[in-house]
Order: sequence, then C-alpha cells, then structure tokens
Amino acid sequence: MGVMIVQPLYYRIAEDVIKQIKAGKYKPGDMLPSESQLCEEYNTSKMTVRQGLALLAQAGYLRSVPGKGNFVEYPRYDLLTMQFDEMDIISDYQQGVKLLDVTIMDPDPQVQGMLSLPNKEKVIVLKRLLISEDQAVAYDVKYMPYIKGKPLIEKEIQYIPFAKMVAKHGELFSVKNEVTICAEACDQEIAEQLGISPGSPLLVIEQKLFSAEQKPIGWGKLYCRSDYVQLHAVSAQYIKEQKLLNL
Amino acid sequence: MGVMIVQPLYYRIAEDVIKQIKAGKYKPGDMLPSESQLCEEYNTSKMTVRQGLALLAQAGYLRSVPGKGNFVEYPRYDLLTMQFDEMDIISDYQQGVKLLDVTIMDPDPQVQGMLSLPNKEKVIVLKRLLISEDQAVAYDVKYMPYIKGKPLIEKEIQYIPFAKMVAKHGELFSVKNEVTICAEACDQEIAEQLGISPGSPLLVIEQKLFSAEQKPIGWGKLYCRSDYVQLHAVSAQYIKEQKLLNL
DNA sequence: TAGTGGTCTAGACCACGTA
DNA sequence: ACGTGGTCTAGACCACTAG
Repeated sequence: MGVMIVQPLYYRIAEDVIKQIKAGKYKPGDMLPSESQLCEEYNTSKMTVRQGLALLAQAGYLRSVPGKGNFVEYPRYDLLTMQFDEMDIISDYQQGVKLLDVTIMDPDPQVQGMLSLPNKEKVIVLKRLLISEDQAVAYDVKYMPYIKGKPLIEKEIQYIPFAKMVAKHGELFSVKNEVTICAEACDQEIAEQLGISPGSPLLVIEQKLFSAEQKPIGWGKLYCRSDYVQLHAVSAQYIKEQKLLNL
Repeated sequence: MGVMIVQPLYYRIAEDVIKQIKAGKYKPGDMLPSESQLCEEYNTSKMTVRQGLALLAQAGYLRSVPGKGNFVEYPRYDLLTMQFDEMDIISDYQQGVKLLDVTIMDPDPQVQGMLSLPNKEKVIVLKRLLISEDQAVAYDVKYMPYIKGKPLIEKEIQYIPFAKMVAKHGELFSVKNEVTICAEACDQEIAEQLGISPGSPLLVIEQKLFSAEQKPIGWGKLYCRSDYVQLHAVSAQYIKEQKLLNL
C-alpha cells in the first residue's frame, strides 16, 4: 500500500498555474485569472489563493499590480547565484591552510583608501597559502582595520572564511560582501609562492566587506592558480523554481 | 503638512523582530516568541503574524520547525548574486557587436559531447566580437544544436544574449544556465581578434544551457580581455535584506 | 496533555485603476 | 460604479514535539 501525500491546496494552485504558464496558456505579460475567479475555481477562500500566488511571486513568475491584476513576469536569465568562500577551493579544511604572515602595520595608500581609514590608523594584514592535495592553489591577502583590545585567535585566522571572520566581532547580519572577479598575470612574488612561472594567468577574486552602516571593514584578494580553481554559478531563476517545486 | 505613511501591521512586526535580532536580543539558534505570543503582543490575529514571519523567512533570518517553534537562522556569507550576460560588458548595445561567423557544421567531439548530440547531428556555430568604445574587449563562441526549419534571424543572432536566444524557441521558463568562470592564457587566434599578445591572461566565462528536460541546448565560451572586463557579485543575504526593508 | 507551527474559512474594509 | 489586489479578523482543525 502506498501512502497518499496530500499537498496543501495553496500548493496545488501554484503548481496548476505554473503548469499552465509552461504549457503556454499564459505568456509573459498576460494577466492571470483574478483572485476571486481562482477562489471560485478551487472553491476556496481568498487567503488560500493568495498563499498560492505568493509562491509564484517568490519564484519570479509573477508580478502583482494593485488595482489591475496579477501578471506573468518575463524570466530573468541574467541573474546568477554562486556559492563561494575561500575554503571552498581546498579539499581538506584542516590541512589546507598555511598561515604565512600576520602583521599589524601602517597601510599603504591603496589599502588606506579601500578601507576609508583616517591617518595613523593601523591595519591587520593576513597572508595565507591555500593548499589542495599537497599543491599550493591560491595565495590570499586580507586587510582589516586594527581595533585595540580585540584579540585575534589563531584558529580563526587560519580557518575561518574572510566574511565570517570580519562579521564575527560586530554585526552578524547586514554585512555586505562585494566581490570582483578578474584575470591577472602572475607577478614574481606570487609566482614563487604558487610554484608557477611569472606571467601565468591567475583568477583573482577580490572581496570588499561593509558593515551595516556601510563602512568598509575588510578588503582582500585571492590569487588562484587558473589550472586548479574555477568558479561556478547557476541561474537564480532555476534555483528558485527547484526550491518551489520540492515544496 | 507631511503625509503619514501607514505601514501594514505585518510589516511592522517583521521590522521589530529584525531590529531585535540585530540588537542581539535573539541570536542565531534562538527561538523567537511563539506565534500566539506575538498575536497577543501586537493584539492581532495569527494570519497577520504569520505574514510578518514569512517576510523574515524570505530574507533568510528565520527557520520554522513544525511542533517546535521559529528559530533565528545563521546568516550565509557564501551565497553571492551576480548579474551577467554578454551585453553587460559592452557600452553600446547597437554598435558593440560584430558578427564574425555563422555556420552550420558537424561538431568536433568536444562540442558533440557537451551538447550530448547523437552522431550526424549538426550544430550552429556563432562567433562574435564584442566591442566597447572602439575597443575589441571579448571574443565569443557559441554552439547550438541545429534544428531544421527553425530560422535564425540576423538581429537575434547579433544582439540577443545567449540564454535568451536559446530559450526563445522552446520553453521560456525552467531554462538552466550553468556558468563556469576561469582564467586562461590567450592563444594565437584570439590574440589576433582582440589585438593583444598571445599568453596574455583572459577571463573566460563558459555557459552551458539546459532545457526543462535537462537536455543541453547550448554551450559557449566568452573570452574577455582582462584589462577591460571584470565580474561583480554581491552577497545574496544583503540583497534580500535590502529588498525586504524597502518593502 | 499542552504548546507549537501549518492550513483554511468566510467574511470585512481599504486603496487603486478603468471606464 | 465596479473589479482588482492588499490587509486583517476571529475563529477552526490538523500534525508534530515534548514532558
């Protein structure tokens, strides 16, 4: 005997509408049946219909216009979702990080500008080598404003991804992480650290972190060997759809 | 006289709870006040409270556990959102694309594998040069299965981003876009097209598109001059929070 | 058994848009 | 004036978790 799984009504409404959209019954820009029509059709109440439509809106299928109706949205193919932190590129979380240097120093002008620091403020500089399967795959440099009396725990410095490290002492939420991805030719210093020849292409991932008050609280670059590291992203629309359909 | 903007009650509930989370009253893992408690506190009904909590859940602040309670979630710093299509990297949409080649041909083994094509199926190959302010900034190669009787419109080929192009004839929704980002050294052919020297670092953006039935329907690579093109991403958590707070 | 979240009802009133 | 979506009520019953 199989077990009947009864899906909530609002979920069935959402599914039905999606099926009809995919079947071409409603095209982008079209108006869906009004909420009261759907209430009649499914013999249910307004809140239930709205709960179903809310699912569609979350998945990006729908745009509600007060006073007019619910309309099918054009899908966005240009929004991508990516999962990334420094530890994703190494295989062994414990063995994979070699701490090269931790220093408190006066920042050079570039770093000072990036962190919007007043003069005479010092920064913590952190240099790490990321190793995957006995192979150095990335060279990592991070800068944080130095705040007196905030101790740095070695394990944190070594193993915690930058965003988490910076967010830890302060606001956990509302931390903005701006990432820039580019390619660069390898310079002499990094070439030595990574054991490759100068001029080789590197995948460079730059991170800039902001507090809830929009103040810069961290800046850093990750220089990755192009033969070992690549980034992956998937259309956000697709991920939302999958989440929706798996209830 | 100013106009009073009255926010819906469910929105104020959501705001209040967020403020309390940010103030540290509730930490990740903590249980929030139960729905019935919130009903009493705000002197409202269950559906209104739940509407407020639904906002928090969408923004990633909340996890509901049936039979137990609503719990504060740990923020995710590793999920990033990126906006990208080929046309984003050029300044002038109309002048910026030079069509180099459109051919229908037998695929080489790599392309055949990527598109999971049976033998004797042909592919459309599309080569374009992307130009920004009189400067060639990227070389673009795309492959699509050739389907008889589906005309290719020149304007589409020239100006429409790949995902849209491929989705157009077929399912608009449920198209999966898998993107891989890496760095590569420039080869002879691309060096000539982009006017740079061989060996220069390139930012390479590879796209693989799938239909709703998970069949590959497009594959391509975009080779970008590293001195002109970079990608930007922002933490997904932050974007969701902004959306929520701006109602 | 008592408390929790999840679903659902059958209404109400409002602001907005169109004709 | 009428139809639309947006907010909200005051309950109900259910399934799940816990002591």
